[in-house]
Amino acid sequence: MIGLADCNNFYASCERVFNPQLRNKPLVVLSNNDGCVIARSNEAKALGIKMGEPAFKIKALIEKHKVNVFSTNFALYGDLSDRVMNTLKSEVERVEIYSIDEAFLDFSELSTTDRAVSIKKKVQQWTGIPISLGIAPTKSLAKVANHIAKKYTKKGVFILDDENVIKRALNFFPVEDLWGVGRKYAKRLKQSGINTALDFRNVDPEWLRRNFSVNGIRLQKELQGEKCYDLELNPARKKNICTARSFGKEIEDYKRIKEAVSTFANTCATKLRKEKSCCSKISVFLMTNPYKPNAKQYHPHITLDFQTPTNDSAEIVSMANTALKSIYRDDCIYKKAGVIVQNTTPQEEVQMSLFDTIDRDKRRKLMYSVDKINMLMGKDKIRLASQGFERRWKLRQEKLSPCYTTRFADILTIDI
DNA sequence: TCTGGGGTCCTAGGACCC
DNA sequence: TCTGGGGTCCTAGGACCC
Repeated sequence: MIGLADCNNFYASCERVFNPQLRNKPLVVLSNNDGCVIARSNEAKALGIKMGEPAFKIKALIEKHKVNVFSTNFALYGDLSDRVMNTLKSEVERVEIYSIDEAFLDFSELSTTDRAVSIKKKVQQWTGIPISLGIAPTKSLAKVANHIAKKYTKKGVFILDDENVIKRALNFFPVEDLWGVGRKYAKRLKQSGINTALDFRNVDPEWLRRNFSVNGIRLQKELQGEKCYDLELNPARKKNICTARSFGKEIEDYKRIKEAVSTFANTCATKLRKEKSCCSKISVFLMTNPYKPNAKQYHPHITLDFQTPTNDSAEIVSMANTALKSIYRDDCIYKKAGVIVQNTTPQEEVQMSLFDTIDRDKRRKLMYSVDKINMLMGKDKIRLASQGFERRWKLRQEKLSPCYTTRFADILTIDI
């Protein structure tokens, strides 16, 4: 049996942990630049605030109901996520961390409601984060069980183990809520009269393969109780790493774009070194504001190759700037830019080039020192000059909560 | 005024090899 | 009359996930 632990309204719950006044009150967390709603407390959901809704469109609603609004605080969410995962690991030997707020658990030994409830309680008590726990024979069914646990049970725990129970659950489970069925697939399924998860389970496999590729078949088998996705305990090395941002204010001049692209490229390089990977390709893209139909639209991108795979900041930033130069046009106003490094290989397996002129050993030591200092003193304390110093392109984050657990200055003081 | 960011997998088609 | 058979690699596009 496989368990799926899923944090309830995770980001919203994180904001509440150290600020109990927010309990039972509507609360939303906004995306970068305070753009869209990306997390909602149950009270906020009840007000009809939708996932992904732009903040400016619900301004009146927020004011009327005194909804508490927060900018994303990834330092806080990341740290609380680690705490939740570590607590789960203290109870279950094999844990697959699937996302910032979800983990698959090996429940093959003991899958009782009592055990599930006690794990849920422990996480709540140790971290302050409420979770739901679904248990079933496959990952896809565990997803269904978790859905049911969250929506329809008081305990927040649900086990799908009996064929009759599974059939009944799937019969009332909307097909669009299945794991792996997105908006497009849902539409096509419904047009063919497949409305529930049970319909999906019973559909002709050949038709399924034709229309929904091999993934459709896998999902169907998983719903029938046949495992197609195992617990993955060793996270795979990333194949692509992307750093992209919308700007707080639109940018017109080359210098600022260059500073932003340099910074994104440097972040990619830092992430690569953290993964102990090198990349052999880099893409840079720019975007004008698509919500301004009257403005000139331009969404260029370009990919360049490195002769020798690298994770050296100077090399990657320099290549990013070469790429930028070739796509930049000065008659456009830019809203977003990004850098993607691709084709990664483990850094110990890099194929050297005969004609390489860089002293890689020396550079590796330099990068090691830079990373170490930045870790101690704060991000980008040491940076390349092309990253600039003003950071005029930076994000808008007007409602940022304190980093209660990761910054000394933000630690709570409590009157007793 | 104002609309996020970071990933993966699968498939078809083109180019190429012997 | 008639024009092989068996592969790999790469890329773009489309779908999905959180």
